[in-house]
Amino acid sequence: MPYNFREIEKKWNSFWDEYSVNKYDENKEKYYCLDMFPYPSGSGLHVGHWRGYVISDVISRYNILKGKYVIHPMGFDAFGLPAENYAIKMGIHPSITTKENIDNFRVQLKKISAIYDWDMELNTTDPEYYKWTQWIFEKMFEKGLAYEKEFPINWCPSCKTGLANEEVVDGKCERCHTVVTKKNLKQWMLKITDYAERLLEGLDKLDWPEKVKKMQTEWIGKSVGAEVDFLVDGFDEKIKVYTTRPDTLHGATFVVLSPEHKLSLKITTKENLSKVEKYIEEAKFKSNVDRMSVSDKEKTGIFTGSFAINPINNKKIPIWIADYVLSDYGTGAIMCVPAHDFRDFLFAKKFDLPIIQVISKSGVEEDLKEAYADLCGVMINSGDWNGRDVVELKNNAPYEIEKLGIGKKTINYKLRDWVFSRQRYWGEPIPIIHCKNCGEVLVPENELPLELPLVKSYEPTGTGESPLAKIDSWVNCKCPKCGMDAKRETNTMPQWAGSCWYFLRYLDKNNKNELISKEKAKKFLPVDLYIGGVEHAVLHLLYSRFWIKFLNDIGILDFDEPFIKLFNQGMILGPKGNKMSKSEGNVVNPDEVVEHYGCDTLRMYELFIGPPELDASWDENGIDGVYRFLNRVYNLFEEYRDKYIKENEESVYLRNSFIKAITERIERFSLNTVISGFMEYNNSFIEFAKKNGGIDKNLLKDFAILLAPFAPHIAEELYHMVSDKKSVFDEKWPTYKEELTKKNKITLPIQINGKTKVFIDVDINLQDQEIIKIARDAIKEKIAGNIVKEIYVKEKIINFVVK
RNA sequence: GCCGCUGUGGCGAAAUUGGUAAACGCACACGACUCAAAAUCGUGCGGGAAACCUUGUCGGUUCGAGUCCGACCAGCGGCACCA
Repeated sequence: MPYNFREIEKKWNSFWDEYSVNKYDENKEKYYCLDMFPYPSGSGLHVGHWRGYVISDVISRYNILKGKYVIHPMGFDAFGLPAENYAIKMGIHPSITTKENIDNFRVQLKKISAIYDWDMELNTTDPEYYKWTQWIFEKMFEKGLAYEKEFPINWCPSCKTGLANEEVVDGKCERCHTVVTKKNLKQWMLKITDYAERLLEGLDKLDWPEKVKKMQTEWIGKSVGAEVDFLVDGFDEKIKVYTTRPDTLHGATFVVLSPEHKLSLKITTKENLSKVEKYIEEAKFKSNVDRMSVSDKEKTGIFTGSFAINPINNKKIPIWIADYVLSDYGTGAIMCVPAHDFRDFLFAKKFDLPIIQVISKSGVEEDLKEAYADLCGVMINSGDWNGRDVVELKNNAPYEIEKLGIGKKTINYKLRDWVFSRQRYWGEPIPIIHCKNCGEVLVPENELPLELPLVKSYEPTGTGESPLAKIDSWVNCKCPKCGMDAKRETNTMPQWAGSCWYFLRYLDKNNKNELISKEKAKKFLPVDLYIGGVEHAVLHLLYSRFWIKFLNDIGILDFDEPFIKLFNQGMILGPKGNKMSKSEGNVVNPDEVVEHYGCDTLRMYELFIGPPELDASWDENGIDGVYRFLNRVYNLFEEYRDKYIKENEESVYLRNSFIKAITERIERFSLNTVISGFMEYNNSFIEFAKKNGGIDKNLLKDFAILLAPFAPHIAEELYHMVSDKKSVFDEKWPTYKEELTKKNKITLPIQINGKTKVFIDVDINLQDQEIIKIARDAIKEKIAGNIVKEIYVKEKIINFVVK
């Protein structure tokens, strides 16, 4: 008879509604276990969402049983493009669809039976919430970290809005995969670059996947080098170049400016002017993608006709313009050392420019077939620097250049400031008023939240202007400073704004006066474990670290890293190994699985499917295995609930090794093998019970407790068969004694020359020599030759080396 | 191109620090129960008759390698003219 999961799950769900299993107590240690809150789409949750939520719930419940007070909230990241696009398509206002979707998500989420504290629920589109998102923006503005700038930004022609660098993937819009173009727009920017160094350093102390740390490190892209000044021959101008290899300065044979460089036209000679103008004009029309897709072989460039003076040796070298030099990195100009840089080498070959070797492995000049970029060798053709080791010189050159007065040590980052305005409707209004007299003025704090006006028409204009610009009644206002007629900022914030800090607000969502109270922040933050997909590695996770560091700087928080440990769960793929999506028609709805097998089975299967950090294919058949297992557990309890025997050597061993196995596997996040462990030990317990005609009651009790984080309903039911406390979660996580996790008699494999030949059963308490003797006797006939060595690894293996 | 991850039965996978490769489960086969089927329970299940062989390929270190080292191959992911 299969166990009645419907009745059991219903029963305990209503019990938990009344009886809190996660009781707050001042003396308890806190544990903040956070899920990346979902964006409430119209299509609802699928089994992929469940994976992360189950993991976080298991860890939460495990920590409750370890005696901690667990903070485990849930909310909704509801602003943003998808909601707006969906609303436009359906002709329903996003505020309505968002509310409907959230209601649906909440119902679905409750089916997971996660111990979310629904009193903490929030959503980013609630004015009471985004009041504080706006407030943080205002603080940033006050500190000079939010500023306006007009420049060619990434523009998605399909989403009709500007994008941050982080939102451009492979030259395409992160959201809709349309090729991104450039558009000159006045934008609100956040100075994340001010935090580049701290964002980099902070990674060291985080317990995050190396992959994510690496992605952020590379995104921040720190490099150490020098700026060197090159005078322009015949002009009263100098070109600053940035190089990471000042040691190769003697090998610089030309200088290249980016087409956008301010000196490009100025230093071009008359004869070359028309050609150069044409080249610069063409570069302007090349989108980023075009510029990137040009392979190394097809470098383009044009000679200006002018020459620069290499400051280290006063040699005249030509100045070129080429679009492979980026205008917004370093100084927008480079010195080229073709002998030791692959790109410069190709450029020099193509345009027949001189190549001077300055580093040599052998110490003499060689015939270079390609750039020699290894950091190995000594300097040649380098004046005073000749004979010095390249690694040593590379480290010291920035300082030596500084002494010579021709440049200085410089650090550069690839990270750019965050383009923060969106030309779309469904986002937080930026609380700024443009006044002719006073310039940019903040909406006064007591007027926050600045609410998004409810309007009928909110389609994106595509012109670079926000749809809010059309609402005269909203746009026109008085300047809070001087009282004159003024206009509101009409751009909105990007989706990422609300998610930068939501985990703070869960803890104090009704606080009218502060973003979060000092006491609560101190008591419950930071987040101990953050679980979500890897796709936010350089988006949400970077932005959020930035905001938290800022809030730390202005004294709101006393920590500066939001998430101590990060775990990225793998994706759930369709049965054929491809992404679950509506268009593929392979989306598995968890509600149906719950209906068919119950919540506990689905929870267990989500973990059993494979290592939690790897992608896994959904396999309908695999669920049956978990379902059968839970039935067998139920039957074991049913059959033996009043047939108890006293504990014996074997039951003590089983119990201790079981607790050890499950605990260790949870601790190292090997949740798939926890489920395997349950199955394996369940089989052992059944065997034990059959053999002994009964079971050790402690075995059943501990089984129910260990199972509770994973399959809470059935565990609660089973627990009540063997105990009379109110809830299994009032128990403590069982402990074990190491010495009791071992059997006295073990089977020892005996090898000859590393190949297993026989097994012996021995008492581990015997002396080593005695065990080896037994082994030697057991294997006597199989030995052909003399034993030259005996290796005994305690309780593991015996190997005889025979010759 | 550079960096990272992964590669183990028909399938999902296991094997903390080198120590019985394939635990646990799926699928499959046979048996028990049944008039029969489903469910359940039991047995078997990498290859080979066996000696033995087997963790992507080739080599190395070691008494002993899925695990460590070197070279390569394949798949996935990240970065991609950042000077």
